[in-house]
Amino acid sequence: MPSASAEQSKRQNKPVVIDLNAAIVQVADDSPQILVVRPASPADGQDVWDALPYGPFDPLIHRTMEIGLRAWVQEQTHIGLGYVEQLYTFGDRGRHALEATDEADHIVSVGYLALTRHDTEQAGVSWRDWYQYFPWEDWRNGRPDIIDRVIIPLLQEWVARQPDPGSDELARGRRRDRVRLSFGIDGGTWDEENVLERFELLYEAGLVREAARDGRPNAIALGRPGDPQLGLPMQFDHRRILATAMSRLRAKLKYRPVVFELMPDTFTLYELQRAGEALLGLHVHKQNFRRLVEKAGLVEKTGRMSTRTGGRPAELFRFRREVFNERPAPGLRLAPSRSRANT
Amino acid sequence: MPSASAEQSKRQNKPVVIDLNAAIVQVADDSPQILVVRPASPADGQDVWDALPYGPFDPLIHRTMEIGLRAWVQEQTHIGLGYVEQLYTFGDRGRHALEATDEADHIVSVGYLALTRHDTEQAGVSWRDWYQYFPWEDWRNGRPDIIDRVIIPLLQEWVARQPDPGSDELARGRRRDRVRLSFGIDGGTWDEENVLERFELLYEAGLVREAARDGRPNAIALGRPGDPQLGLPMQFDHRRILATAMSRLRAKLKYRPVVFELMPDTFTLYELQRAGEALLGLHVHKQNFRRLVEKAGLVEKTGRMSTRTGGRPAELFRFRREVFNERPAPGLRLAPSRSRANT
DNA sequence: CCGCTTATACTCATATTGAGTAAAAGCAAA
DNA sequence: TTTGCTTTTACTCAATATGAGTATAAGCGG
Repeated sequence: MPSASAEQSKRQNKPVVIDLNAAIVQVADDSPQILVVRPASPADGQDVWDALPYGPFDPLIHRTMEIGLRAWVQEQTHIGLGYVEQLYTFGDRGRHALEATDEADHIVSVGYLALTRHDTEQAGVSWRDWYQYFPWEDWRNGRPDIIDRVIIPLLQEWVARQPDPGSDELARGRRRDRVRLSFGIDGGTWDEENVLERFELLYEAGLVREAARDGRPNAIALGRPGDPQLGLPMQFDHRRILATAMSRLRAKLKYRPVVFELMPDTFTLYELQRAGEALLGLHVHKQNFRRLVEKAGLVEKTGRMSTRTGGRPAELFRFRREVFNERPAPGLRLAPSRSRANT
Repeated sequence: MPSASAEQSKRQNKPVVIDLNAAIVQVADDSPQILVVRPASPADGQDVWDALPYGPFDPLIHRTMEIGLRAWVQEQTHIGLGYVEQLYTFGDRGRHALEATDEADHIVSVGYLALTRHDTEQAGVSWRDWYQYFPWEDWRNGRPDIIDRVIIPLLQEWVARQPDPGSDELARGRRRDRVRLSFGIDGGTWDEENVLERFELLYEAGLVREAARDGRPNAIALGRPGDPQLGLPMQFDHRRILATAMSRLRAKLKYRPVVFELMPDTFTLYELQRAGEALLGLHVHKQNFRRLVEKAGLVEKTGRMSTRTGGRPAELFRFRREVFNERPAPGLRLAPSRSRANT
C-alpha cells in the first residue's frame, strides 16, 4: 500500500519545472572566474544582477540532464563544456525570485560545476572573478578585512537578536556556534571548504541582498549606495549554487586531479601552484607543493623551458593523463601554509 | 537574450515529476541494512522486486524536498528520520520502468541517504542486508567468490564484444580499463568507495536485471532459475540510488563522524569497529583503529563495562558530541588492512 | 660582473601510519 | 585453583609523510 498511495497522488501534482544551472569556472592569471550572463537590463539599467547560464530541463528533447545543460550553455554562451559534475538540487520554496510572482510554476534548480580552460578567443561572454561574489573567501593577502570590519559585527548582532519569540539562550548559543565554526573566530580555524555554510549563514542572517529580495524576516535592506555590500548578488538562487560549486571544487582539488582541467597544455609548477591557490584562496608552501606534485606522479617534464617573468627560467610540465589508470585518484592535498608567504 | 530564450520555452514543457527516494541505513549485528518496501505482489507473486521508500515531491505541500522526503518515509514506514543527506538527482530517460508505459510523465529521482539506529521495535517494515543487492561489495571474508567466478568472465566477454559497429580497438581498450579500475584486477587495487561505478559498469554491460527490464542493447536475460544473479534487483532506478548511497557513506565515514548516527548510545570500541567494517566491507587493524578513534577525541569512556561475548570485558564508550564544536570534521579514516585478519 | 628574482635541490625534526608483540582480565573446564 | 581460551588494551618500532627551512642555480637588467 505504500506505493499505491504514492501512485495515486503522483498524477495530480502542480507541475514542477527543473532548471539546469552551470557554474562554469576558468582561471585567468591568478583569478578564478565564473561565466555569467547579464539579462537585458531594464530602462534604469542600474541594478542588474548577474546570472549563471541556465535553462529548463526538457526530457523530451534531452536524454539526460547533463546533455540538456550542455545544450543550454552552448546556446547561451557558445562554449562547449568539458569536465562537468552535478552538485546539488535545490527545491526550497521562496528562494527563487520568480516564485514571488506566484502563478509561476514551482522551480527546482539543479546546479552543475563545469571546468574549462582559459581561452582569450571568447567574444560576448563575461567572466567575473568569483571573489566579487564572495569577497570574504580570498585569504591570499591575509584575512580579508571585510570579515572583522563588517561581517562579524553584523553577525554578532544577529546572534544577539531574539531568534524567535519564545526562544532562549540555547538558540542564541547555536547561532553563536555556527558563526564561530563557519568563520573560524576565537580559536576556530578557517576551513576554506565551507563556502556554502558561510553563505547560508549570511543569508539566514539577512545580510545578503538575496535575503531581502526573498522577503526573509529581519533581512537588512542593503543595496543603497553606502551600504555594506557583502559581495555582488546574483539572480534566483545562483549565488547559492556558486557557493556550492566553490565548496565542491575546493574539496575535490585535494583528492582528484581536477586542477589540470583548468590549466593549459603545458605550465610551470609555480603556475600550477598559483592556480590551486587562486581556487583555494590560500597560499601553500612552494617547495612542499612541488614535492607533492612530483612524487604523486601527476606531471611530467616536457624538456622545454618557460621564459617568463624575471628570475631563473622554469621547466614546463604537462599533466600525466596516465595517472587515471594507475593509483586511484590522486589530488593536490594542498595543505594551507601557517607561516607567512614564503617565496 | 539568453535568458529570454530560456523564459520562452520554460512555459511549454511537458510536466516532470520529481520522486524523492530514501536509502535508509541501519547496522544490526555486523550487517548493514537497508529499509525496503515490497509492493503488493501480483497474483503469481514470484518475482517481486524491492523498492526504497519513495514519493513525489509536491512543492505546494512541502516547503523543501527534504521535508517532503521525511513525510513520505513517515507515511510509508512510520520511521522518523534523523540524519538525512541528499545524494544525487537522476534524470536519465529510460532507467525508470514506469516510462516504458509511455504516456506517463517523465520522472526525475532525487536520492537521499538517511542513517538511523537499529531498533528492534519496528513492525511491518523490512530491512535487508545491502550486500544482497551487491554481493561483490563485501570483502570481509576475503575477495568475494562471485567476482572471479561470474563477474569478471562476463565482463571480459563484454570487453571483447564489438562495442558499436565501426568501433575499434580503442573502445575495447576503454572498456578494459574501466573493468580493471573498478574491480581492481591485474595490479589494480580494490577501492571500496566505487560502488556506483561498479554497478553502472554492470548495468551497461547488461549484467543486472534492471538492464534487461530497461531494454538495454545486449542485456543478458538473467532471472530464470539457474542464471547467475548479480545481486537482487530493485524497482525503478532504486538499486542505482542505493549504490550511490553506499559510495557516499563509505567515503564520508572517513572524514566525518557519521558512524555514530548508527550506533546505540554506548558501545565498545570493537562494536564501533565492526560497524565501520560492515559498512566498508573490509577489515581494519584493531589496535590502530582504537588509537585513531581515541586520539581524535571522538569518544569518551563511560566507566561502565560490557559483559559481552567471552574474553576480557570491554569498556563502554559514548560519542563525544562536542567534537562538532572543536576541530573541524573528524572521521574514521579507516585504512584497509593489507595483512590478513588480525585479532 | 653585481644585484635582483625566481626555480630547484636538499635537510631536518616531528607527526602519522601500518604492522606487530605482549600483558591484562574475564570465563569455563579440568 | 589452575590451565586454557578469548578478547581487550597498552606499547613498540620501522617506514613514510608532513611542515618548515636553508642553500644553491640560473636567468635578467644594468
